[in-house]
Amino acid sequence: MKSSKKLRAKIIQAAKEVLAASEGGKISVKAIAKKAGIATGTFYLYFTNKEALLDTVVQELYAELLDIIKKERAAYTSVFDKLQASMEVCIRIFLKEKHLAKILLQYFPQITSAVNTKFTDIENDLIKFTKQDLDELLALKLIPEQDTLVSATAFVGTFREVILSWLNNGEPEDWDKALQTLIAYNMRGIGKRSEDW
Amino acid sequence: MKSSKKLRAKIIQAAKEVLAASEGGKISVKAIAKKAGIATGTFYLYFTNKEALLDTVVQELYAELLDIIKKERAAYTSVFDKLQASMEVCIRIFLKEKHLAKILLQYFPQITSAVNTKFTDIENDLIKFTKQDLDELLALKLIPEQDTLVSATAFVGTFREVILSWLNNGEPEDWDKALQTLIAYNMRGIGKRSEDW
DNA sequence: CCAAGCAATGAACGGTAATTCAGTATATGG
DNA sequence: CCATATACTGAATTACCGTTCATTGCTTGG
Repeated sequence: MKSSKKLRAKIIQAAKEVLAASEGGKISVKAIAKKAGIATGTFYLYFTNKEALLDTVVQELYAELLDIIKKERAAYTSVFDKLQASMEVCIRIFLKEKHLAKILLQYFPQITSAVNTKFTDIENDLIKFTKQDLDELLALKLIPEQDTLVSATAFVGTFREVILSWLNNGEPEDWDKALQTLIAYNMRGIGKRSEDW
Repeated sequence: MKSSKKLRAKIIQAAKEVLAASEGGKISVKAIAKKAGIATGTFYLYFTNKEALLDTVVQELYAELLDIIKKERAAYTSVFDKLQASMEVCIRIFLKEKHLAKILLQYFPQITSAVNTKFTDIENDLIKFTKQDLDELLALKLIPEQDTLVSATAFVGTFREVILSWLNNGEPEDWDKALQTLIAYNMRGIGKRSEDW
């Protein structure tokens, strides 16, 4: 009982490592158990089944991500600045923690889409948060009339695609320019007037 | 031997249908064989394995898509118009042929990512084509200095995300506005000057 | 020091799905 | 009408995986 929490955490950590290493996000309970240094049966003393573990892993990773973003946003007051800060920290985190990016952006849609909808929920969450920002900007007439849900979806989509492409095809040579391009793309995309920035 | 080509085509067609119908892109050789009206063993007289079939299916679907886009683009001379035509026809096709969208955007990344990289290749293709357009526009100074590879990636990403979201969460109520928003997002994103359109 | 209780084990079970192959049907050409 | 080749069949084989559970090892309170 003393080691209960610790072992649980170890299993979660092992799962993250196995996931990050495995091609295509394939993952087996046996592999996780091996990585965690336990027997397969032991796994079921800590999780009711494989899906419960995967749920936990996404929840954790997602919570970490959201937490970082929220903290970063808190430092700014203008919605444009908040958005820009979200973008920058998002890229920074995903490229520093590549395993996180691979798991959240690439593997989990595959892993969870069949049974539960957790991942879709997460993407939808991010989109919803972005939409709130856009609605606020729209209300202030700082961006032109638009379907803010579509814009928010497009916004999130650029990150998914760009970060995944960096993960799969290597990062850009001119990193500064790439980052600037991506941010500018979305700022222009939502319709921020250039005299404002 | 007479029926060889025909039966092969029939199997491919059956696979498309099974894929389109199945939730989550799960697909079994047995199901394909049943749909095609053959025994499971017969399948292996026409394809070396399941993966070979799936490769063929993506290749075919992708070729169809590209073909449609190319034909549409041919009707215009301005690169902006070509881009816009690509966007419109892409959305139109994907929403008319939802099974195609589901297969290309949702299922295949899951199905094929383990072994081959065909799907990533396909996305890269689309990005490359878009990049060519952007390079042309950049050379003509019609868009501002930017990392065109990043922009092209972002461009493609907006479509993936938006179309998938429409497939999963339902289409927008105000369809016109949504379409207009998406196109405007990308036109502004790449930096098309508003006095030009 | 022992026994009861708890944690951990990993072989075994049940299920699913890809692939094979010995056998069957069908067509062909002499 | 037979012999041969070719196409097809689907049950059996193989492989893998999630989950269970009878057994084993370990700890601890009396």
